[in-house]
Amino acid sequence: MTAIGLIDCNNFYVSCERAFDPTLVGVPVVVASNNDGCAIARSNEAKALGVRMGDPIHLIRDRLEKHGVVVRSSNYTLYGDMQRRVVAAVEDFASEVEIYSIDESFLDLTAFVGRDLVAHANGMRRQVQRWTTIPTCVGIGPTKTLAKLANAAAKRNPIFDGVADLRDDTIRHFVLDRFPVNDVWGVGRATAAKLASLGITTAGQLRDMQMRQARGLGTVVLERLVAELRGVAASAVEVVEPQRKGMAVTRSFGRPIEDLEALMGAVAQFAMRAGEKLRSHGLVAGQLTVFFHTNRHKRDRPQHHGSRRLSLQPMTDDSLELLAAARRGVEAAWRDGFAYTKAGVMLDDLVAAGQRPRTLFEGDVERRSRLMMAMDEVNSRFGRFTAVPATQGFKREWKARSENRSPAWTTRIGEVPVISA
DNA sequence: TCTGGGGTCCTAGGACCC
DNA sequence: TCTGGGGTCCTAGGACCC
Repeated sequence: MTAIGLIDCNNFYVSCERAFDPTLVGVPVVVASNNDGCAIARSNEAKALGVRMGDPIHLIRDRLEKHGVVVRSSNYTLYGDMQRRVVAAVEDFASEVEIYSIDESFLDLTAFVGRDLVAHANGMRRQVQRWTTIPTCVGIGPTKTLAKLANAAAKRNPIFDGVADLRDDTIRHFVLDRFPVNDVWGVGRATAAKLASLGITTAGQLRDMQMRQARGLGTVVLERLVAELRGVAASAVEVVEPQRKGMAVTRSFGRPIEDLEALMGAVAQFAMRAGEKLRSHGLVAGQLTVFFHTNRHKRDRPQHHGSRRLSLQPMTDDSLELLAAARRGVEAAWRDGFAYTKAGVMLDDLVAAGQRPRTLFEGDVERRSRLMMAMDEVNSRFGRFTAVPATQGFKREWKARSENRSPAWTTRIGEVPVISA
């Protein structure tokens, strides 16, 4: 019998902040999204105060201050590094590890089914805690969907003490019959509403739904989900990272942009960053989309969404080519008289650089590629934005707010914590 | 004043072809 | 006057995830 585990870090971003700043332990903490816009991680204390996922910080500011909630800007360099350490701590406890998101991994535990899997999972949790201080919960089940559900059960019900194993029929039925269907992995708002109209409100009812009806209501996606709830695996733990299909660099601005030149500067930076990302993954892109839009939350203000898709021929990872394409797109889509609050550059049709189809007229690709390598080197050694094209400029006055960012404790030598005697 | 960023998958429908 | 049947490919948009 296959056993799949899901290990998930509790309040991951908050726990990362706490790992290096013990004054945050025991007090309510919220980590804000880019631009200090929304709450994207909350400590248990903050959850208890009613702070919800995605709450706009500026709308709940009063409540945060009244209760002394500490707000931290997000620090993805730190979180990425902590993730690497968590995965390293987990590896001894599973034959396969699939990193699912920054704070969750699926584990193939089939090789350990002879043992007490709950004790095994607890050993893993202790190892993660020792190596990183991060608290975790583990769910175990015969399929990924059930492992996810088990994990959620382990988190919300103290009876499980951090580890829920749903391989046992009786326990599984008990939990599924009480589990809200809208909290099932893969059931979002739209699907939940349709299910509710059929009287389906629990995971147990969804499991017992007719397959054909599930397909009719939510396509093959929902049909597979029902199968997984029944213990029939529709997807396995995948170790090899799938070839990525697209990538994006998008940002909201700290304040609105109204002139073309400033927008160009921002978009130039996104294009350059996109090129860096592309090269670091060893990929080339065949298509670039650039977009910019006004604040859609302000219904009473004039709205505009500009966007252009351009094909890149030959396919490229050259930042200056991306930049040129992005500029053409912005010029074509630009309209005066709007206050733009967000823009981005997206790349599609990604292929490994080695498999890039050749074209007849290519120019000196070799030389340009050496230039890109030199630029990446300069920017990694002397800091991002050391070598930039003129369009990008150095002003970056649209830059996002990030007022309470913690230091790069683990990844920048000048910012490692110092312990004085 | 202030509402994130980055992904995946699926389907319907249009364009095009024979 | 008559107005098929089937196939592929591409794209936009919806839904979902963390």
